[in-house]
Amino acid sequence: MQSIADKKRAIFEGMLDLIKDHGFHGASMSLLAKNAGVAAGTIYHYFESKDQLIDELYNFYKSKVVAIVGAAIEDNISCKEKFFAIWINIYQFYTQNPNVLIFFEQYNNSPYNTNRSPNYSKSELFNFFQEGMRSGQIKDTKPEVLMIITLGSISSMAKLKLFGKVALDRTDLEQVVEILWKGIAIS
Amino acid sequence: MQSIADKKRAIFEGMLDLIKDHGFHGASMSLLAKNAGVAAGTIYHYFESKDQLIDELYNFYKSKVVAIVGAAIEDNISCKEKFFAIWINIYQFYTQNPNVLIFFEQYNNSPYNTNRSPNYSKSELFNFFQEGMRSGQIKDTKPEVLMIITLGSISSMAKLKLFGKVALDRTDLEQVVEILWKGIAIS
Amino acid sequence: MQSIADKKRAIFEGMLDLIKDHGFHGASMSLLAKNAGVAAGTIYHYFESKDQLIDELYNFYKSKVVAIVGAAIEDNISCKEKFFAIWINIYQFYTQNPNVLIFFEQYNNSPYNTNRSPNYSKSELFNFFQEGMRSGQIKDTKPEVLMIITLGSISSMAKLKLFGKVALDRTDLEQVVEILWKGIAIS
Amino acid sequence: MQSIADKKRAIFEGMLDLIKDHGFHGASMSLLAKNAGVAAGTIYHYFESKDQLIDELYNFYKSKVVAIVGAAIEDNISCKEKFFAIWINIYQFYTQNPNVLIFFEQYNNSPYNTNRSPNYSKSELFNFFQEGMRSGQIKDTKPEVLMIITLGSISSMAKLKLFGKVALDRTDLEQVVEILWKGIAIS
DNA sequence: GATGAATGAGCTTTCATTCAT
DNA sequence: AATGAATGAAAGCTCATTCAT
Repeated sequence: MQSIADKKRAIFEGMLDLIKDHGFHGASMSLLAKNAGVAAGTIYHYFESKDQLIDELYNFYKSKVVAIVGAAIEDNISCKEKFFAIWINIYQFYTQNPNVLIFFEQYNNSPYNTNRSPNYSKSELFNFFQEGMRSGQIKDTKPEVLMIITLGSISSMAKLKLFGKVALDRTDLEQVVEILWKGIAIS
Repeated sequence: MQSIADKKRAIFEGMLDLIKDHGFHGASMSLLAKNAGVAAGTIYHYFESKDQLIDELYNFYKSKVVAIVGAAIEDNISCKEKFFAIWINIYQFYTQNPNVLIFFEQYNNSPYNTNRSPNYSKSELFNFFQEGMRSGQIKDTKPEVLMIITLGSISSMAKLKLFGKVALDRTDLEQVVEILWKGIAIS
Repeated sequence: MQSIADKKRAIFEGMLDLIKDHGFHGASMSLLAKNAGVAAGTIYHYFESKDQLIDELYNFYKSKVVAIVGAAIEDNISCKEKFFAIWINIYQFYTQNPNVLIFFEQYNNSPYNTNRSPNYSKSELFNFFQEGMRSGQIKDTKPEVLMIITLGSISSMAKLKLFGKVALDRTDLEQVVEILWKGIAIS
Repeated sequence: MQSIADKKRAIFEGMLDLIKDHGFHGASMSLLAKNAGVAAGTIYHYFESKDQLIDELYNFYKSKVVAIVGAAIEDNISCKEKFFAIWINIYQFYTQNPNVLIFFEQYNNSPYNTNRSPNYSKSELFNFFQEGMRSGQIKDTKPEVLMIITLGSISSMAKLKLFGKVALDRTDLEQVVEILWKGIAIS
């Protein structure tokens, strides 16, 4: 017997799989029903519409990334170490959950993403960079810029790892984070 | 009176507009017909299918970006200047052609993009980075990594400019390119 | 309330009607939907495609004709009587189901009929003629030839009855079967 | 330089080919244009519409069959010999022009054939049978019946020859005609 | 709560036909 | 006379969503 949470999770993961294999376009509700092991109508007990399902899906996994950032920041480590932890941990999350990465990338650039200009300043990552500038460890820059450069580099590297023919090892990753840190830190 | 090239261009631009507003999914052939000012059937004189149209669209604009890189590399300027030229010029192309940027982002993460792991090493940008390493101006790194970090940062910044609530001026851009250059160059 | 079998039957009969009136070409799925009293999409719950629907339709009615042959052959009657029973009973089936006859004729000569050279020798009619030759009642001939001559004469006469301006009565039919029997039987 | 007749002939033959390979349905005007080596619009200089083209095509080849019958009847030979000549000559025409046979079969059972109940009594074949009865050589039967039995057997045998896996030689044919003649003749 | 048959608007694509050149 | 680009209605089919069971 499945709990409600189990069924929602089955639907979430079925959708993620479908989007990876067939894209947003090809991820139809009837295919999802088959993939998640429920009837088509059942999905509508848990979600109002396909749009709402996708939005919830996005928020669900987005919050996991936010949690990774939060955990790194709260650690009692140096600013540089925090930056490294954020980068590496999100990278690992993406490479361990490729479906999520692919979904994020499609979502961000789709019309589902009605909020293309999020309020960056409310995020913990924003605060992290701002704090780094205040404490003189990071160059004075617009925090939004550092945010998207950082997050963008993580996604790019994860995609290179997942789909590229290039072999990436721990050294390559650290090199990239070094490059970024060297660029943004006050030496 | 329109020439054949004009009609193809009208279809290309109509499709670009549609994808921006409605996404791949919502960019239907009948909407395209209306948008491009032709009959539905006419589109099929110029393109075999929707898929083929989208592929041609991609190749058409991709070649423009490739040309920008090529022009910068052939200039008789320093390695650093070339890097700056590449970055700024592509950035300008994207901000002046937001439709193209949005289309690229959607295409890259869609099932249309059957070639998720392109042969990076055949590109001029790859050669540029490789040459920079050989001549001792750029740190020894996997060129693929530098490529996607560079290209990713351009797209991210262009999207921030286009959709973000943040005002970006020339200084902000140069700051970003400086960050990258400082990270990858041998000082 | 209709059962599944009822709905499939409604679709079958709607298609038969349509093909009679408009031919294969004019028997569109949307017309069929209207004719069968279902929505267009519903048809695709029961049949994978128009092609598959037509194939099933063919097999469904073909098996009825096969059953008529089988019943006549299993009867404990003489060879001549069997021949007469087969001829008359199929003839009656066709004249009572003109839609089926017209459909058969169109199907047989259309590209749907991928099997223009069926394996005659596996049919009961083939065995009937072969047995007749072995027992010395029917002239030594290629059984395939007798089959198509027999079946062809039935269809032709049924069409003459249905569409011809000629009135055909029981005597006319028996005359035709006599002609055939006299030709093929050993006197 | 092609004459008008040449171009019409090219269109006729192109259509025949197309119908053989793709059926009525798949024989589109644009395919025909390619197949006949003319522009789509050109076909409409020679024929008012697709329907009219198909009707002309039918009448053109129908008249050839009528001519075969006429030639046999006018020969100074016996009634039986005439019957044999008609049968064999039409059979040969069909086996030498399989496209025409396939076209006839499709046409006859399609909605193009608006005249499903032709006025048999005006045909020379009708007269031939009627004359045979009057002169006491053929059993008293409805001539229409003899006509369709005869013509039907020719088509059937030609199709068996063309598509069947059965090898048919001269003896097999003569056997069939014998069967028919034995059935209809007064012995 | 769960089902899946049913819906019908909308999708991509084709086609007979037209008409400016 | 000949062309073939252009048309737009209509084709086969899919899909998010509903609802009687």
